[in-house]
Amino acid sequence: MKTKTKDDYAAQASVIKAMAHPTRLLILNSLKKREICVCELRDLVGDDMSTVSKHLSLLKNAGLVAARREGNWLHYRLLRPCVLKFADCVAGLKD
Amino acid sequence: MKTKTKDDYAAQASVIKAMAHPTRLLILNSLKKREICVCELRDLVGDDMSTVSKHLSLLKNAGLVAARREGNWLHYRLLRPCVLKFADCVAGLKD
DNA sequence: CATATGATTGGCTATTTGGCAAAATAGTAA
DNA sequence: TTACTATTTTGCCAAATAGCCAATCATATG
Repeated sequence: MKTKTKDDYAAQASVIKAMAHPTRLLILNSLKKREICVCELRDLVGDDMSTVSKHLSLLKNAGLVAARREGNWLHYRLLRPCVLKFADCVAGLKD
Repeated sequence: MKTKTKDDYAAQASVIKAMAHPTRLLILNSLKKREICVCELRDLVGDDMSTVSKHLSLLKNAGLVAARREGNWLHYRLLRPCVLKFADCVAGLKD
């Protein structure tokens, strides 16, 4: 295993940063089982749709989710389920 | 498994946010094998000691590290090695 | 006591972020 | 085309963040 460079850590941090928000964790968890359209995510989250859309594009840029269009609807799906394990590991810290 | 609440996600996000910085990832990784004093971490990181100290107190508040004093030196150690697995999972995303 | 060393805290500035609302875009349907 | 729906983008602003420097704290030693 080679030593990690500053760039490695920066890349890692940018992905982690994408997850570092309650709403985005909720979104990622909701996408665990099935793909969901933005309007349904808006209802789940309870924020303005534009806000949810911003969170989604942030997650998309991080490579964590992708979208599939079906008529007017964009269905988002989780690309990297492994990040939820990470999130669960963090959730277990309270012990 | 019960449904996660907003508070659950907020707590989780605050820990993840603590990790979401290149310098802090470097620090956490450096502490994987052994405890390290602040002055050595400063050399590893290359930033001002006050900056490193702030990163450390942030990690401490998140419950990820703890310090042990030995004379003038404060030795930090990793409390939650599991978070590094998470970080490695994220690092593997580039495939 | 004074001084030196390691570490933290406070102050400051520049940058980033999250949220809403309005405007713009993409697709559907008449 | 027009109208309608779903989504994204832009603009704006308040709040949080990162970094350095200076000041302060904590401990050790003369």
